[in-house]
Amino acid sequence: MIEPIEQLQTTLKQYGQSVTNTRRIVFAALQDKEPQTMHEVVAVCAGQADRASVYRTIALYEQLGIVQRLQMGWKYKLELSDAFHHHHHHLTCLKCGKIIPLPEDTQLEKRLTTLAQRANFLTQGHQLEIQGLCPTCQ
Amino acid sequence: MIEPIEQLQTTLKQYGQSVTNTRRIVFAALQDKEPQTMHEVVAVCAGQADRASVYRTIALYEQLGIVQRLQMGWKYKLELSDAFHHHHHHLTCLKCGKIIPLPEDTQLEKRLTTLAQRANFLTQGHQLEIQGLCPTCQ
DNA sequence: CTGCTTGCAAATCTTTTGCATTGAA
DNA sequence: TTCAATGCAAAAGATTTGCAAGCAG
Repeated sequence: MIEPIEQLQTTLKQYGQSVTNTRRIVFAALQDKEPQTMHEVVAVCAGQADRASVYRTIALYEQLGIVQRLQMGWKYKLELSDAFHHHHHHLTCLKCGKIIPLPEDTQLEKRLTTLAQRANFLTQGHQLEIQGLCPTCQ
Repeated sequence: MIEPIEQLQTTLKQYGQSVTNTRRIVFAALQDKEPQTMHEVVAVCAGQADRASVYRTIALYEQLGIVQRLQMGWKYKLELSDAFHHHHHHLTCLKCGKIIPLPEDTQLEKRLTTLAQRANFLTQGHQLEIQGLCPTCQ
């Protein structure tokens, strides 16, 4: 298995981007974590990377498809994207705020593709959030 | 057919909220429009309602389920919610930023319900955004 | 009347930018 | 060596709040 950090380097090089320490730090801050707010990522990187650099790096990562933003109610959170995880969606509990990953579902994905095609739309990605109550909070 | 503005009044009263002029103005600003940014809504209401009031009203409307926020990439937009429109999702063009409404699809909705149930999750709503290129921009 | 709403101005919070310096290739 | 990336500080934008005055019920 390839180390994710190596995959990051490969991806950066592939796009002609430098592999810098700051970028490794931001990547590490996101790895193996629940989706985080920008505020949290900045906090995790505190002392290692400047706030502005975190913003710049996240913006770059989004363009390169390394990171994706998720809407959690009013705010957004950040997580590594499908290439570094698995493609998936989330259930958000309106009461406790917990985020539960939803396993990939072929039938759902196919349906989405069909619908987009019908509108002559060239799909590049999608995002789904289901809000409700988790088993514990019901 | 009931006038949407009456439906607004009914909904407000139902929750014990006052029907004020400012609230009518903000509602009107959203009616029969493509989803708008907060900035746009504030602009449309300029001279009629203060920025702070627009924010306060939108926040109220969201709680009451009158308005819903849509994530369009990094930013969000606002539109009247399903009770005042039809339940639907959107296609967002990554190039020109156009937002195309996707017709309601029973098959999709059913699938979402099934998946949530499997996770013992009590669904209260969901939001879907498909990103890609519109016919014109391809 | 009475309490909820509003406008206004100021405070906060979030995100972006300019620029001199540092570091990757 | 050379240009992109970074830190720092400051600017810009977005959202929220306190408070006196105005309006709905």
